[in-house]
Amino acid sequence: MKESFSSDSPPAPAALAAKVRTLAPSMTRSMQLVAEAVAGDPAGCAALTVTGLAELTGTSEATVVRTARLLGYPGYRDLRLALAGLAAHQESGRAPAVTADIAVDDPIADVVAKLAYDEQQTLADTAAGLDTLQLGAAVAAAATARRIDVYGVGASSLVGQDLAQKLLRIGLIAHAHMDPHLAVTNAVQLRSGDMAIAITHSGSTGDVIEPLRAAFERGATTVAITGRPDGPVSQYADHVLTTSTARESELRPAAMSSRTSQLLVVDCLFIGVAQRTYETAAPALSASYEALAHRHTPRTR
Amino acid sequence: MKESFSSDSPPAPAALAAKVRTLAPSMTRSMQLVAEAVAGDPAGCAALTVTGLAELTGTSEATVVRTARLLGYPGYRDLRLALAGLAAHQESGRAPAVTADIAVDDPIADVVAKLAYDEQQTLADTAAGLDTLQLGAAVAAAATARRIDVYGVGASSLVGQDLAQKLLRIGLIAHAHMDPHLAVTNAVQLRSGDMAIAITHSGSTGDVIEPLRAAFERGATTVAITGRPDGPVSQYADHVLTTSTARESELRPAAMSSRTSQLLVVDCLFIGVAQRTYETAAPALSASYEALAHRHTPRTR
DNA sequence: CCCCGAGCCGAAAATATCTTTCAGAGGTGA
DNA sequence: TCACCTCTGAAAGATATTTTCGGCTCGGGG
Repeated sequence: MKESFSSDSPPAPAALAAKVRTLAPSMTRSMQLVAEAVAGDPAGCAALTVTGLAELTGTSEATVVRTARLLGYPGYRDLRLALAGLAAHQESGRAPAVTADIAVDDPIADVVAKLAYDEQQTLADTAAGLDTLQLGAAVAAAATARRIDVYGVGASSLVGQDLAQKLLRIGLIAHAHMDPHLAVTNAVQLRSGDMAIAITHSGSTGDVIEPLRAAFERGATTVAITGRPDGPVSQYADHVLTTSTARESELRPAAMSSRTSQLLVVDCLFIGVAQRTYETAAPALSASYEALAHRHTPRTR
Repeated sequence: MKESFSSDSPPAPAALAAKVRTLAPSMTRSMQLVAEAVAGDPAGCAALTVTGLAELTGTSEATVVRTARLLGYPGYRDLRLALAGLAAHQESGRAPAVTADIAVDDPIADVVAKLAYDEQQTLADTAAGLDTLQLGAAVAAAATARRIDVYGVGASSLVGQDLAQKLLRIGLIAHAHMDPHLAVTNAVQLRSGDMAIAITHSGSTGDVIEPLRAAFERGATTVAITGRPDGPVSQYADHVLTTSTARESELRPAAMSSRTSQLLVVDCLFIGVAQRTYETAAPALSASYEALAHRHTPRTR
């Protein structure tokens, strides 16, 4: 088999440094200068025009073009494009260094990157750890429930409100209780065919367990969304949906990642219910959308 | 001191598809054609000259250049370079391909996987599209503000509450207003040294714009967290933080992914402020943690 | 020591590509 | 209906890239 030695025609995408080494001996002095610059700093060179690169290397435009040709590209333009690709490549290569904790003196850009990464991780963990059988059972119960009560306090209260808000939008009767006393008062009204959902990261929040217990004892279907499936709350839950517990740091309290995790679970629950009640959910969704339309002023552009 | 970093972002590195989605609504018809082509086939477009892309999309060179500008590049040449980089990127990380929409008859396990994937994507897009200069400015203002008012209605209201709750925890005076009338009533009390934050995905929610406007006109520092940085709300915002706009489907309303995006932005803001006020934030955090401890009953087992 | 040829190199012309300008098309509100 | 305003593409103008072409250096004879 023939070895196409010097002038490989296919525009090499990645292994450019190697190509430079291979071809260097067959290059003239000025060409080597150019090739070296290109191999040494692809990103930097990608930002330069022919003229710029010629000046940088102390040569002429013609030489730059000749070098590009020797490297297998039709012209400098194409070499430059390949360079940009290469730069992007090795840019991504050094990305995963963001795993460290967020520090007090991190620049704001790092904070964004780390936070996004952490939350992505939390989502992946949650999805992996979610018991789809339990979820399916919870969905089935919610889709047919006469009414749905949601309990949550503190940060979890917002998640509960989110869930109730969405369920209302697809025509279900759902209510998020924020006041523990009122929650218990309401819970004792529930009976078989009703549903109660408790949200607590710790799994041991008394204010949330009490109403769930009341609902459980009166025969309602109960669900617990918690990061501690072995906690007290599970005693009174027919179905337990587990949220993930991410490492926390001084600057990043547990509430933050648990919220992300809880929201994913709640979203899954919601979509599941929406699927099951599609006939009524779809029109209800668009109806609520249209009812809000007039609240938006026309764009200014 | 005013720097010229007003609202345009640095030449976007990667998340181009996200940027296209964010900016698409503010684009003219022909520009959308170009943007679509670019987002749909970065590699293919990178191989084309201005004229080529103009012909492919059935528009003119001028339109192509205009689109490139809108996307944040100095001209088409630079867009093309970025495109080449993007192409190289997705060349390596060959598609995970869970990208399909959630269907009515998807099994529950698929729903979980798709939802988790979509939200991860949303997080990545948001992080990539967030202007850290604007964020830094917002953080600086928040850290020194006398009081902070947050406006949001509907789904955004929960995000607002989340932000206010967290800021309170580190000792800042923050309040989330849910009632539009009360919000305006309160906003007119603000003055220089105070801060107002409006959260609206559409960027055109009157109930949120009005209080922000009142605050803006009275000299408070104003921030808008929106998916439409070109929307009316930005008129009255000193700093605009852009959230990402994910594709939505019938079963997955925009509110869902916009919430994920908004929460990330809000978290970044919070952490930023916590860094800046570390001396007081750290003790405040642990104090609020301890105050809640007695609310948790001991775990079983 | 001088002359000659071969190939390398860069200045500048020629070409391709990108950017800007400008005037007409098409739509919108009064 | 008319005035106005924005979008759009054709063509002029500006840059960047490629090609041409002649000078240059270097090494080997005469």
